[in-house]
Amino acid sequence: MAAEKNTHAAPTAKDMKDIVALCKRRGFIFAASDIYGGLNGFWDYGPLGVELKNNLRDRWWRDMVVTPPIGPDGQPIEIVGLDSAIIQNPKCWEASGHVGGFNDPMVDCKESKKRYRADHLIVLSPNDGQGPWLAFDKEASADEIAQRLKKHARGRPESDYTRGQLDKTPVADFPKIIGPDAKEPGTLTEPRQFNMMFHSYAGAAAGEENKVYLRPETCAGIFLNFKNVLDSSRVRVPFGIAQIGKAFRNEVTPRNFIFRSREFEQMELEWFCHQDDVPMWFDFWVEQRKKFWESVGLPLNHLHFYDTPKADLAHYSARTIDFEYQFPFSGDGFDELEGIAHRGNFDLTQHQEFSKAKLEYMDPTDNTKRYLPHVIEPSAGLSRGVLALLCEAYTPDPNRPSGVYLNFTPAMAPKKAAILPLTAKEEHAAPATNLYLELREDFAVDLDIKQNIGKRYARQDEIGTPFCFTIDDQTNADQTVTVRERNTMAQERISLDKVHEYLRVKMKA
RNA sequence: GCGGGUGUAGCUUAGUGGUAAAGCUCUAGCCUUCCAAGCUAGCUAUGUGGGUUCGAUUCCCAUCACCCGCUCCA
Repeated sequence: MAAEKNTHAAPTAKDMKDIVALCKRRGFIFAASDIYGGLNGFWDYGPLGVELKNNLRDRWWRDMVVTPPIGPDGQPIEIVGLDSAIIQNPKCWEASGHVGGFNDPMVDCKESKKRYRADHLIVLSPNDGQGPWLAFDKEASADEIAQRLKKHARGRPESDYTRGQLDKTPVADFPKIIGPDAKEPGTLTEPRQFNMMFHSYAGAAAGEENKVYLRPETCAGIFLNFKNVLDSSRVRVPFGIAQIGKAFRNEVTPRNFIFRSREFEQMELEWFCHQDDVPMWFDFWVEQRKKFWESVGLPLNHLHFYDTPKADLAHYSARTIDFEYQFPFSGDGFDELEGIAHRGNFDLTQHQEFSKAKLEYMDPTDNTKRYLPHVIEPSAGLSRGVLALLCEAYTPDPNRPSGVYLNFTPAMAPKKAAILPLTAKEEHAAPATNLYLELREDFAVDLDIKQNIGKRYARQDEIGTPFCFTIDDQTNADQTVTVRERNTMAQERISLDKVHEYLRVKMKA
């Protein structure tokens, strides 16, 4: 065994450093703008990465839109697809709460290194203009305020001060202010906007009136098209609208490879149903989504299902379950892969109010019944799913030349099989090429002729190709080939004319 | 955004105030009947920008990217 000659240090455990290196070395994922030094929070998918991502995306689309699951009543449910624009009318984001609601100015304290929302701080300014100003959290107790007045103002009574809000205080006065956790005045920076959404300007003339936003989530486009879909598709409640696409967030700190990036891809379903049926459908979708992740290669015991406590729920949500995966960087914890949320009818209500469009659904069996359907939203990260598949598949194995292999399911593997003539001689290369041309009609396969067979097996192990078909002298004698299985490295001979069927069966398994 | 660390070829490492070395990968050829084998040849690097200096990969500053910890993650 030549493992000790392998220069790609044979890892013994799943380590992000090794996974990132493999992704770059074999062409799964590169830093965006690599030759310019990269760009924080952006990543490019290489030749194999795009195949892997497409496989996951296509499976989701097939499971949702092409062959949606059978519902609790034994009948197939209805889901239709959508591909809405990344940029929508900015009012959309006012209705959703993304503009105005969440982009509060923040101040940093240079001394305590803490960050505060400017509108959460109150400021006491001395009426006689003498001495420092004091900033507090607006929740600060009378005791705390008295304590700090004692410390910084020799116990002057609060009545000597005027109470104001930090975000209403002129920046020119900031040098006099002692921050909530500071000892010296003048440590607070001026309030800054932290824009979670990327913005741009639609049209050549850039002006605030042309300001538009790149969507921070794909679901909004679904709500905006709720009525269009109803009016054009003959769907009836309960039904779903599915969408896959890019979303953009100005995350404060992109981290952990592609896990938290500023441009990413989501797979979202909005399931519209009657309020009374929410509990049934919620449970239904939790089960369906579990089956999905299991079927693409994430064992359920590697996932964690977090039922968000009521107190932590977003204001519009009655229940949320996060599907979390134990990534190598998660430590003993887990990080979110998908969230299933009951959003009530918050979104349709908001968009109906802001757009003035009538979005109510009329019960087709009783046209006196009109209502805004409730929504259950299974929202999965496609980019995060790709990362989870990579991390799950990454398998160090000191007993093979590559030192590591990617244990993708055949259906997710970027390459399903490699066709390898044992030597580059014509009597091997020619039949191999014929087999390759036949198989590529139905499968993503590689033909690799150059170099010795061991190197080629090793390469395929590293990119997670589940099967290698090898053509040798015996192939020409009896029309059989060797199948080499990735995980076991075991070989068997099968008939050349059975190869296509062999692969077809394995893809379904 | 803060603090700490790192940055030499695709990877792993070496080295020096005087113009960068090696192994593996990769490419081409030869050879090879099953696991990175052998022979020959070849491509490829001091993250970026300044400064000091006759000369900087080396020293200094800034910046960018990545890693760890905090913060953030509606």
